[in-house]
Amino acid sequence: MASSRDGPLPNTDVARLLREIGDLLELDQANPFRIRAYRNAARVIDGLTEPIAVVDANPETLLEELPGIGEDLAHTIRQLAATGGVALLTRLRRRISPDELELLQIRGLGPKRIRALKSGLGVRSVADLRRALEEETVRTVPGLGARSEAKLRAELSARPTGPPRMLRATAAHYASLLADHLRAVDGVRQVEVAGSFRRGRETVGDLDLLVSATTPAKVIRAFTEAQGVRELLQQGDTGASVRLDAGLQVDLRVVPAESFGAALYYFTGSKAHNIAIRRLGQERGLKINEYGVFRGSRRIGGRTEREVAKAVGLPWIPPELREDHGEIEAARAGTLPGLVSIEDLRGDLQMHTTSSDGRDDLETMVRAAATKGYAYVAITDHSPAVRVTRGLDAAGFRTQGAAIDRLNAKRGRMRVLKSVEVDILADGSLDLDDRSLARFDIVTASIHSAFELPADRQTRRIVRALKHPAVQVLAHPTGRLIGERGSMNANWDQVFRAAAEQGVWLEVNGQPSRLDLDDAASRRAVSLGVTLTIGSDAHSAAELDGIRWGVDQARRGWVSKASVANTWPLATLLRRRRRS
DNA sequence: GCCGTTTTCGGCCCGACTGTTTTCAGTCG
Repeated sequence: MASSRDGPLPNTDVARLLREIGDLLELDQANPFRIRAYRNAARVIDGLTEPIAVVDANPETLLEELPGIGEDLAHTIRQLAATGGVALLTRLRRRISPDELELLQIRGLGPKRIRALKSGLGVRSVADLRRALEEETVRTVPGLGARSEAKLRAELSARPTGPPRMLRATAAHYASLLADHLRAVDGVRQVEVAGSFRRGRETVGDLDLLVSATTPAKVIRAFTEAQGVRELLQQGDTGASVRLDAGLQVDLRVVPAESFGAALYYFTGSKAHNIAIRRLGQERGLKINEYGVFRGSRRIGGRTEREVAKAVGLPWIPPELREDHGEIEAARAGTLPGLVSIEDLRGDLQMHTTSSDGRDDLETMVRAAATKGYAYVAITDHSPAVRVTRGLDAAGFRTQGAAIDRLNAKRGRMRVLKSVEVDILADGSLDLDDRSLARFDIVTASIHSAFELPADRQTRRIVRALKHPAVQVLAHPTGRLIGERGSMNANWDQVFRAAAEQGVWLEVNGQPSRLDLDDAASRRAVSLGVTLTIGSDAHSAAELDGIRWGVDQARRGWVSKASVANTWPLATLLRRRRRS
């Protein structure tokens, strides 16, 4: 991983190496708190909105000043950022192979059992484990038996390539089916989907359902017997876990109403946020668990999340912020952002019609958008260069423009903006001539090719496009597709600064597999003075609602209403364009 | 490894479930 490179390692890579050290230390059965310290540091680094070197250059924000980072970790982080390696990591990698790390990903295997398998059977990789399972020798290892062997076998056959994370929008479908199913059960009072789903993470590893009910047994039975349940993983008096046919694991927990808020807080996470909250409780002589807030044995709160927060002297913190990325400090200081919400949106600035790769025609899209109560929408069909989308040429856009004029003449309430998603070519020039571009109300530009350019060329390409006077929005700026393609290599700080300087707005694309900019990039961009837009990028009328996935991602990025151009009234939007 | 209205050592969030154990360890969230 650490190879010859120029410039410091990006924060995400430093965080990854810190996590690797944590995992290796765990396999090495190091002090659990030492392990936690490395993982905590990884999270803190992930939460930084500026490159490590920038933070560290400011005497006020030296690494040592960050929560949970002391002298040792600060040195380690500096060295990792500068060189991509550190002696501890090298030493650990020599002792423990990457294959062994993979074993840690298997559910049911922790450091103790991995060590037992290694010393007892010589298991040093997933492949070794498969062999041992076939030979039925796992049961001979002390502490493991035939049941454990069977569970491991099921675990490996169910997920041959490791635990998949499912797109949040896909998981939402199963979540709402199950939640509705449970709401219909006798004695059920409240049902919430908690976990990373509630925090708005772009992908989820499992679903956490929380129910308050008078008769847990009934709820648990209804859950384990629900349609689409493939396998019962575990079951107790207060909950159960199942795997769905779709492969998704779902955990159910049933609590009494007086514990619902505490349980919701607890099962929403993140784990790091909860630990921080519990520590605050501890400082006040309180014990906080999923059943409530306790002083001694006396319950002093827990019916609502607000009661939990109040017990530790904090206002309620939106779930999207609960990552221990500074939200607790902000809550304490009274500086939590007022997050943008779906109700704030007055328009949608990115959607397609049958004129390019959309599945519904202009009239259908406009009619559907009008039912959302929008004051304006922009129709952004593709330009010709994106071949697969059958983009429009200059003449095609003129025809479409005339059709939009006719629609605007008919409909008084919602303004349809003439727009385009014009392709940015490999050299940073645009796929339509300047005269054509000048005719649009608003021009969105984006990249659909040459994702693999070296960082410096990619940066120059994007910045050149941003400097084109016609360009108002840069759509899905990094080009990532979740689980398929990473962000383009570019100097994103430089891109964000150029966008801020030029007055170009950066999109948070609502497509469930894009969500681009993502949460961290949105936060960073806004901190550098960038204005965002949130767009559905709908390719059908039904997909217009997908804008909410973009809103949730922006909320995770601490984005407030004022930073999102399509929360503004139409007049403001038009006035704040670059060339108005 | 971090940290201090338990300050430089001795703590570090808290509980559920499973399996193998004869009283609890390991794992997970």
